[in-house]
Amino acid sequence: MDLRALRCFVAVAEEGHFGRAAARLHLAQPPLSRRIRDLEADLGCRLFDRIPTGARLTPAGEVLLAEARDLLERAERARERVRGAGAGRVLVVGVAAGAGLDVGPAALAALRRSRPGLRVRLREAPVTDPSAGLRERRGGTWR
Amino acid sequence: MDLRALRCFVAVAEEGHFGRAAARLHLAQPPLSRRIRDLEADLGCRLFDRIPTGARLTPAGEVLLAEARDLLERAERARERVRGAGAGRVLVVGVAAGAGLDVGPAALAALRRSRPGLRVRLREAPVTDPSAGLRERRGGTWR
DNA sequence: AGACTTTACGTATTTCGTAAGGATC
DNA sequence: GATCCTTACGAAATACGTAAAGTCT
Repeated sequence: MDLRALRCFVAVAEEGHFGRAAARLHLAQPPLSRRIRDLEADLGCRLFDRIPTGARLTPAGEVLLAEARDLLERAERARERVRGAGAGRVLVVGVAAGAGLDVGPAALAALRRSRPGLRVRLREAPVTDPSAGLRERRGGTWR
Repeated sequence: MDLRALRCFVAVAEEGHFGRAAARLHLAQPPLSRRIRDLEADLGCRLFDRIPTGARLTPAGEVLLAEARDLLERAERARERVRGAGAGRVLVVGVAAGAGLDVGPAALAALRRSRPGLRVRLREAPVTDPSAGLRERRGGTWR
């Protein structure tokens, strides 16, 4: 059971229609249909009754709708809580005074990609002191 | 954020070691490392401090550990509730007449373990008709 | 016929495992 | 040197989109 599958399921349940749900998910209908089918196989019971005008929840589907909404909401809140707790670490980058803080955006992007969550701060520094006032690194930590 | 990623994260957090966590997940270390990396990128903050003996949770990681355990447990309970609501369904297994209903007990046990609540019924069937008398599927429903 | 979902199939993306690369003790 | 984790890269599995098929009103 996957959160993506649950998002698809909720969309179909709320729209009552595979086509509209697919559009809302920016997805084509066939992949959506397969996802629901796989979810049904995974759970071992059908979730929708396919009716001419679209799809209607089965009793099991009603149960899953409530559970799925709860799970998705909790997942989103968990994200925010973790992000809130993740503040605090800052990497100070010294930039030569003459460069005018024109550090390559590509370099910054690559750095953030390799160190997710890192907060980068720029600090101007004289060319004669590239350390920008930082101390030495000893024993694996900056002091 | 994906439940699979959370499972990987919990394994690493509990083992404190990427290698052991990978073994527990039946996965090689590099894919596990990438999953954690992607999860950190997704959440926007680091979850582990990589130390010589393995990995240690950051404060953000501690928060996520609690959230992830909660989410995974709720997801599992949601599964069972939905399956419970989906009861009333019976899987009929056709067995070749000559086999004397001596279907592998291990196979049945594995089936019931993977699909709790599923009702399995055995039906003897001639080898010439492996469908065991079941009808065709038309229009999305068995008749 | 009209509206809807499902199956078929070729393609693109993602994910995995093995091997090489750094880093720390 | 030993023990970790990470990056690189080729291969397998997965997911997607278009097109054709099937079902029901």
